Amino acid sequence: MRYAAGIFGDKWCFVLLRDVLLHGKRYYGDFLASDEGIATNVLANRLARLEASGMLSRHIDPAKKSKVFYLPTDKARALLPAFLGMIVWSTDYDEQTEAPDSFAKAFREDPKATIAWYETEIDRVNAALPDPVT
Amino acid sequence: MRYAAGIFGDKWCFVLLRDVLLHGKRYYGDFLASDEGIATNVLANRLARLEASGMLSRHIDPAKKSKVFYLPTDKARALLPAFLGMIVWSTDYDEQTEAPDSFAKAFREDPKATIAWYETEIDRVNAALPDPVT
DNA sequence: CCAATTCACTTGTTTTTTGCAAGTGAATTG
DNA sequence: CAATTCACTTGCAAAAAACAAGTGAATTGG
Repeated sequence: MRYAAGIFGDKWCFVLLRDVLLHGKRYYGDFLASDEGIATNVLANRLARLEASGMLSRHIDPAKKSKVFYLPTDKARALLPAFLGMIVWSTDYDEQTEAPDSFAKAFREDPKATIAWYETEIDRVNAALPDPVT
Repeated sequence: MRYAAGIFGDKWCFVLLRDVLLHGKRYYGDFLASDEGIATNVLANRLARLEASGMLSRHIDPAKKSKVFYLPTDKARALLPAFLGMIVWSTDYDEQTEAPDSFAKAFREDPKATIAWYETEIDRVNAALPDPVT
């Protein structure tokens, strides 16, 4: 748990992991445009930190070498169950949640299937990206 | 998720919730003695923040009125599944984890039972405390 | 009693981190 | 080949954290 706190017990790391796992964000520019409004220096710092801790892998877009994208590693993907658990919690206690009740219902009835659905979503987004060049 | 990040996307809030939910800590002095070494001003600030967001309730020990303890609310207890999910994740990826493999095994085989076990643990700790005086 | 102690915080002060504005340099486009 | 895109850096002011030292109510020991 101390390990977990060290990695995403930081607001921005938490937001970035959410964006990459749940919102299909991959490019630097995508992350920068997050609703929360992260500063560029903090974004660069946190992407580096997440790469260093093995949560994201950094790649250069071969079609346009000035663009960079980040892929969630298996280690990051393994957080999905915990993240989805937090979303369910939010649907119960956040009055302004954007997550529909149907999500919480589905997750509670069959968590494994819900997790599997998000896993395939991640694969689908990754498949649409160019072949990673490290 | 944004709501969740706002509440425990902060290292110290995260640690305090872990301590109250998983390590049976209740008294101000208990939290202060956490391995991570929180400063007193930050501790006071975070306890107030968690109380304001309805995660903890503050009580004065009637037996010794200078002592204060904090109880996790139902809202905080509802985070148990997500927290336990994170611990399972840590057992897989943190080489220095203190959690035994048996825990991850039990949780994966029967998450509901494992959650229920922690719920009763929380009740057991609470039952040993004096009647809460707000 | 009452001086010493415990306990949950506060109050400075220094150090670290963040947010903001403005670059920078490599790669690409028109 | 000048203008633009893009992923960062850099410099600086502001906010937050760590550290050290109180403060005051409640309790204990003599």
